[in-house]
Amino acid sequence: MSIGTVDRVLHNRGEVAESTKKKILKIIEELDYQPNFLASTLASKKSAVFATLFPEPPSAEGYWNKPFIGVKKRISELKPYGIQIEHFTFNQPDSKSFAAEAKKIVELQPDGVVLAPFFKKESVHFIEQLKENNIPFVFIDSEIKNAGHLSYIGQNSYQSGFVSAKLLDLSLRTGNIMVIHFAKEMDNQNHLVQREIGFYDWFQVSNKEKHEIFTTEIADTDTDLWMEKIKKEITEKNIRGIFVTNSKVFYVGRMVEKYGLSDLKIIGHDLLKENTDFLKKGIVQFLICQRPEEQGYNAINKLFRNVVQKRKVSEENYTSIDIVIKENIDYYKEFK
Amino acid sequence: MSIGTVDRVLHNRGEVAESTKKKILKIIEELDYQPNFLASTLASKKSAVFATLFPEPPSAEGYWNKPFIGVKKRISELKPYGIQIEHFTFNQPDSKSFAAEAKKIVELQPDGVVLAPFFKKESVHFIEQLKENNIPFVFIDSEIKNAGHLSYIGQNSYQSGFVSAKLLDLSLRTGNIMVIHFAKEMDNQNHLVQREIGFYDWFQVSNKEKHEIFTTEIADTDTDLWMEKIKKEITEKNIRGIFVTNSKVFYVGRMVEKYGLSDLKIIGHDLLKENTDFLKKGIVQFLICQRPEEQGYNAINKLFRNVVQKRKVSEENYTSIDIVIKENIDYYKEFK
DNA sequence: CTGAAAGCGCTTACAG
DNA sequence: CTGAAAGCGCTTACAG
Repeated sequence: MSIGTVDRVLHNRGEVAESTKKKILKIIEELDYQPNFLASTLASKKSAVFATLFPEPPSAEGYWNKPFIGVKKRISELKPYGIQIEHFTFNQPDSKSFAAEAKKIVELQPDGVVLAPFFKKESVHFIEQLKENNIPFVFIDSEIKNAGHLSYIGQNSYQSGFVSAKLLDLSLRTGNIMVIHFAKEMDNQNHLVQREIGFYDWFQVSNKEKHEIFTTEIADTDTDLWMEKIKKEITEKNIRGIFVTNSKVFYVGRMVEKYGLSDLKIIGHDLLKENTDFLKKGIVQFLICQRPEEQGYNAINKLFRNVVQKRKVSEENYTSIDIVIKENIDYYKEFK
Repeated sequence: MSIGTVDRVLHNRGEVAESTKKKILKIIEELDYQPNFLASTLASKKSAVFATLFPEPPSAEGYWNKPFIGVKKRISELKPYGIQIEHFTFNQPDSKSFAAEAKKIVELQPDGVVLAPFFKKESVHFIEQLKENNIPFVFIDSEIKNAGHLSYIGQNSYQSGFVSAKLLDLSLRTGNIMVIHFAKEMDNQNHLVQREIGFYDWFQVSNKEKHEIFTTEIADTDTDLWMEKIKKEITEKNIRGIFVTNSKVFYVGRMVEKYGLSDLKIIGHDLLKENTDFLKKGIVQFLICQRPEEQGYNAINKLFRNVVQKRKVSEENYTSIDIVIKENIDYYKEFK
């Protein structure tokens, strides 16, 4: 039995007689042999290529820069392994651009993919092709169930709505509540809906009937027209609490400043610069945060461990639902 | 110029003529040479030994198991580097046992140390010796300022008290507040004091004078005698909120159950099993958490990056001040 | 189907 | 002070 033969059974490369294979397997077992992956990666000069498919952030302050910061961090740590990253982005409201970028990725034939499955139909089509090509993929941010993904990394959106409800109730003596979706194409943004359902359910379960809850969708924020409407509703409906289901709570902050509104308790998501500014000013009371940098970092790590190190990885990876207030914000900002 | 000579200047091992050294350095510069640490660690079969010095947890559920879980996690990930870990523990109230274990560590001459500097005087003496022997060390949990440590990993205790105050105030319409230290030898447990100061300061700064605050120290919990006393005070002083400065809030939970007290808002620290049970029952409202497993993990990682990989590491590493409630607890429990 | 050899990018004695 | 050689634990052609 030479070292070459052993290597062949170790990696199932065939060309080994069944009898010797058995013999070798037995010895491996007895010795509890653990391959040294330093030596392994050094010798096999093959380097993996990973592709990411995220929404294009509208600016350098946009949410979707954050997961990519984590991606780059892990890639740079993995430098000696020579892993390449190819980053693809699509226009957030445009499912065609998603499909177009997905196609490019299939053509590239990478060794692994991280994607935010924003558009259900297009995502399903994409991952069918990935599966045909035996390319493992990780979902980030939101999830398609039973899709054959290697892993999902993101928040449990329903539970996050639950948390928001609890916090708003805690802060509110009286008055009603408005839930605001700043979004187009709500059908596809399933996690916003999940947050809303969780929010309503908490009040249901807790049997707190002192607040009435209204939901509004705002698709167009190009002008300030929506502000007029919302402001009117706030007065008419005696709104004292506002829950914004995504990272756009800064719009509400701007409205509050514009009209000099007071006595509102406001809760939103994600530590965008403008959001944290409003938190520090005391205009926004709570931000729910999901550590997006960590999500990007972990997604790459999953691929690395699976593709390069051939290890098993866990499928569900819910990130924590962090409650951020003025008093603890400073310990959430930096990603190291 | 042979590869051996190049290696000598790369690692400052001397025995190189000044002129050739300069020449080599110049070429390294031009090529932007980056050593391949896979090859490096593979070839140099030296393995580091790290030592940890933590308090002995009273049981398998004790707080100090958690940092050690993180330590073991990182060590196991670093297995190919062959890093050894030697774990030392001292009895929490006994400074002599701390000193004795510290002495053992100095005799061991490890390549790096992680310690919880519980006893100021003994810790200072210990780190003097570490410095003499050129052994880098990382503080965990609490910190001695300007001690020449490689890094500190833990919470900003003052700020954490601030957060607790804010949350308790949010939950409390009326009534007074009791701060409880379950601790012996308070002088040495500086972070408990810091939390208390932060707690008081928040009420000061926020100018909320609706609650009066009382502080109590409970050194002896071997019997339930303290419960009588506290229960009496709660009634006499109209206490509606309780802040426990460390992980022992389960004692208060037990008291609440024993006497069937109600209408108390209680906040404590750390996700011990018994604490999270009380949180889920609704007896404790908030737990402030500091990700102790992550602290252990990161402490070893700092040593690894500095000692093995010879990289610079950042000195201050405040962990986040996590606000844990019934609704988000499930996403804080597992450490992966 | 099997084995011997070269090489991955470094480190470590050792001869000169 | 300098260079040539062996070796770390693996992978990868290639000869048989």
